[in-house]
Amino acid sequence: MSEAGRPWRGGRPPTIRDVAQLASVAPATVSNVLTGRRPVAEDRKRRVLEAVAELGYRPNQLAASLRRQETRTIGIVIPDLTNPFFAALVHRIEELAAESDYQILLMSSNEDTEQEAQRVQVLLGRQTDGLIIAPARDSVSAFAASAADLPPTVLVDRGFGLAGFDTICADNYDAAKRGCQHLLSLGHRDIVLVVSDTGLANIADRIAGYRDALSEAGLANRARVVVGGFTVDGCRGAIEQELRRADRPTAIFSAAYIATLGAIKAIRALDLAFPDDVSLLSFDDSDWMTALRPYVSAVAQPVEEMAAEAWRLLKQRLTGASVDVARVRLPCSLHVRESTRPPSAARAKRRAGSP
Amino acid sequence: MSEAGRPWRGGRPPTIRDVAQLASVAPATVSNVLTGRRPVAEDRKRRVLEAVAELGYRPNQLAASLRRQETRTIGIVIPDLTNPFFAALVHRIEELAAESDYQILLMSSNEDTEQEAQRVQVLLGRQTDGLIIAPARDSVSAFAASAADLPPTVLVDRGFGLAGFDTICADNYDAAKRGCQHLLSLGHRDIVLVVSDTGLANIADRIAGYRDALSEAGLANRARVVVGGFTVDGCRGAIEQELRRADRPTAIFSAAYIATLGAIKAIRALDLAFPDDVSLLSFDDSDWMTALRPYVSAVAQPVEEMAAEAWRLLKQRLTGASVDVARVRLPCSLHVRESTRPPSAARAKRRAGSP
DNA sequence: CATGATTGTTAAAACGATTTTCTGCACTTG
DNA sequence: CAAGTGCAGAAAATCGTTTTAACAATCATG
Repeated sequence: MSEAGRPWRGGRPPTIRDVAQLASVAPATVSNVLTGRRPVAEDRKRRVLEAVAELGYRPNQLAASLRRQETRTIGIVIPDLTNPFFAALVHRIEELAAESDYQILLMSSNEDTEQEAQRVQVLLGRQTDGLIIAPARDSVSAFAASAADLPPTVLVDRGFGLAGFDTICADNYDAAKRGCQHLLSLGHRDIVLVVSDTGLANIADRIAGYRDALSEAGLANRARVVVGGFTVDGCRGAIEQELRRADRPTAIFSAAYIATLGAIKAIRALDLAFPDDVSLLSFDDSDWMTALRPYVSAVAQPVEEMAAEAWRLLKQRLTGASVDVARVRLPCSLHVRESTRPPSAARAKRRAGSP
Repeated sequence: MSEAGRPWRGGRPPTIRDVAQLASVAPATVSNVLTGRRPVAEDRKRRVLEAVAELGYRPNQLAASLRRQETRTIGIVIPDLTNPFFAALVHRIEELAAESDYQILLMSSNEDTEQEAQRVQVLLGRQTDGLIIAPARDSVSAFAASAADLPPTVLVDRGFGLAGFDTICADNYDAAKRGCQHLLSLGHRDIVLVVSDTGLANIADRIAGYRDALSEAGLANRARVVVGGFTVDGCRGAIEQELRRADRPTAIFSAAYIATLGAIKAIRALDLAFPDDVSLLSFDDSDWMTALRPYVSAVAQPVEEMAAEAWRLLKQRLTGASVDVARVRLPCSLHVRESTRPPSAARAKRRAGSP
């Protein structure tokens, strides 16, 4: 009943042999018609195409991949899809890959190196032609014995500069530095930087940019970095603690999406307001930044460009070009909005009020 | 150079024959050791495992899949990964699938039926064992001639009740109704519903719930539904237009994530505030709802449960159980926060002010 | 007109696993 | 002791393509 209209014998999908038989040609001819690798006479070509249409034949890519030694599949491993940054990254890569007839196998490492390694192994078994990884940690050993064990692989966001890999990241150092300088130029002297974790190179870069900006302003000793972990509540707690201190910072620079969310919640929980009580600068932009009541100033990572570059580099290697290992650092943009203001007035106002 | 340590001949990965040869057994024996389908004597088993370790052998899943007629891959097609709802859905499904050793091929339809159909065809060619689709439209014909052409497939979020498919959705009707009743109970009489599109069943359900709530309150003629499209700016524009009217609504019920963002931006653009000038109720919850200055009241879809149910149903079919077609409607939860308040005071206040 | 090049076609050999079938051996059992 | 019963191992078939190699037929060329 359920397969009316499809004249399949035995209910199984038609194979190239079925098509060949119906069109009275050899399987190889069907293949040649469909792939166009070798010329086929007009009348036979027509017969084949008719048979294909009649049977509803669809080539089994598994078999084709096995024979061709190419799957046109790339594996993507990211730490967390619920992070909009990674969602946007994957979205764009998928889009670009599809344009070139590549599909993606998506896996999450959940910020865990063991899961990451395991997922990469799975992808290797699946014969993916290439890999795009946003590593959970900055060492290769986490997911492979060495670069030589992997198909063409590009690393995004983290693991910048790892030997043997094309790597791409936002210019975290410069972005953090400029962000911090922006705050300094407004007159802030007590700027706390909130990060999720200190073990990652991209975050380390942000910390470095922040510190250098302070140093260059002669305020090296004022640097204060707070670690909040990978959860909103963790960040919120850490920030609340900072905000409760007597020498409360006049500005918060949240160096990650999660941290920004935590910061906003912390500020609100203590019944404070930005930019009146504290200025707030976010690393990672989103639609919400211009939806919140005072617009949130933010450093925007060039997600689209990172995705585009990742795909470009990977495709280059997939098509065999033996190019040098690439290290691409893409510039971020600073969007000054309303959440960053000079501290003085607010500070004075606050001092007169609650503890 | 690059393959030091790996004694592969010719630089190509070792096959089961290589392992068999090194262990002096037949390929079948290696397979039996690795899959455990048939018993193998202890000493041989040890020899095989040693050979596997020495060569760094990793079975080629392509070949295995071809022979087994099972890929342990499921295809997921969603309209838009940058929508946090879908990102969360995919994230959870991936997690669950991985636990059962299934991988996912992810594709975006970009809310376009043509792309959707094309992607589904690709997935069919790839021999995915199952499909999870959040259809761009509510008709099957959009992505397949009929359900019979597809492997086990479950539809999520949209296309509820389509013949031949397991379908899952949030109880959109009930949720919208309850949301609207909440607003009514606060005293609102001019409630505008903002939707992205009217052509989708899930949205139609929300509209119906909204209308019925109004009807039951004897306010059928006060229903006002605004269509904003799939972009934030589209929704914002549509809402701004509503807010500029003389008989401006006292409450906005944004029936989608995008619409909520648009609503907040629109309210802000006109220099209004919620809940003072208009109450705001959002369909779709997110961390941001409790980060915004007045917390945003929201109807939360049970994303995790939808993902879990989708996977449960699919897996059931994958393991052969021939069960009846399931239609699962999962309850939403209403989170009353600060953005919904009685209208009277605000209304009066506003009337005295600007036009 | 014989020879060589070209063209289109197909049979057969891959691709790398799993599964089926067959074989030889040890062990029961009547 | 002959016949039946497991059992473990290996050879061979299989999955559905693509590619190689062999082959015929057509056409040009000296």
